Amino acid sequence: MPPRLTRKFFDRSVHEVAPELIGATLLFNGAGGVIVEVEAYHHTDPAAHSYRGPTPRNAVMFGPPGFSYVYRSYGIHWCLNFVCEAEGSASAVLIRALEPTAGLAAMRRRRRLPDERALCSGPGKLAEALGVTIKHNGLPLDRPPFELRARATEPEIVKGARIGITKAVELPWRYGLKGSKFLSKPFKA
DNA sequence: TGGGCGATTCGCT
DNA sequence: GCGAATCGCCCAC
Repeated sequence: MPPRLTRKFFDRSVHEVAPELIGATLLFNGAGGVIVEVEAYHHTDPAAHSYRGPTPRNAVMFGPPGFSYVYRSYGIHWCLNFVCEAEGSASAVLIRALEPTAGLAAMRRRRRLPDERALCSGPGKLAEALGVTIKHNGLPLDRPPFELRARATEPEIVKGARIGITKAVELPWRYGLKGSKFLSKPFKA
């Protein structure tokens, strides 16, 4: 079994960490799978929640790397991020999609959906499938309920523009596993 | 296959 | 008050 990712893994540039998360395994209370899609957000980036400085919501982003940042999206969904870089840099990786490999029954129950491809193919779906909510904001990523494993081999990675944002739309900071059927949306060829 | 839209909460202006 | 790092449903093509 590949080694667990330590908090030190996240103590690097978000642009280094984000593509390296593709192919890694994310489990939450034993449910989850292989990370196939992420996006990088840095606080010099107008699309980032940390862009305008610290607030109660984004406080975790300004703390040390290797912790979870969870926020509510569109008043309905929860989205899971991993804080990166040195303390205060306020950067994070949004986890957007998984290929489900563990805890399938629990995830299907939470999602109330039979289709495996729709279980974790988007940030809101993923959080619902794993049972992640605001209660899990600010938790260390190297301890339960999180279990993160490094990828065994280096996968083929595609990159492109991020999804669902209105600022800095051109920055190619979305990363995906090439050819995966579990992406939230295909990457433009 | 893809575009339009409503749902629903809350941080920030 | 506005609008958002989304999703699922409905409709047209």
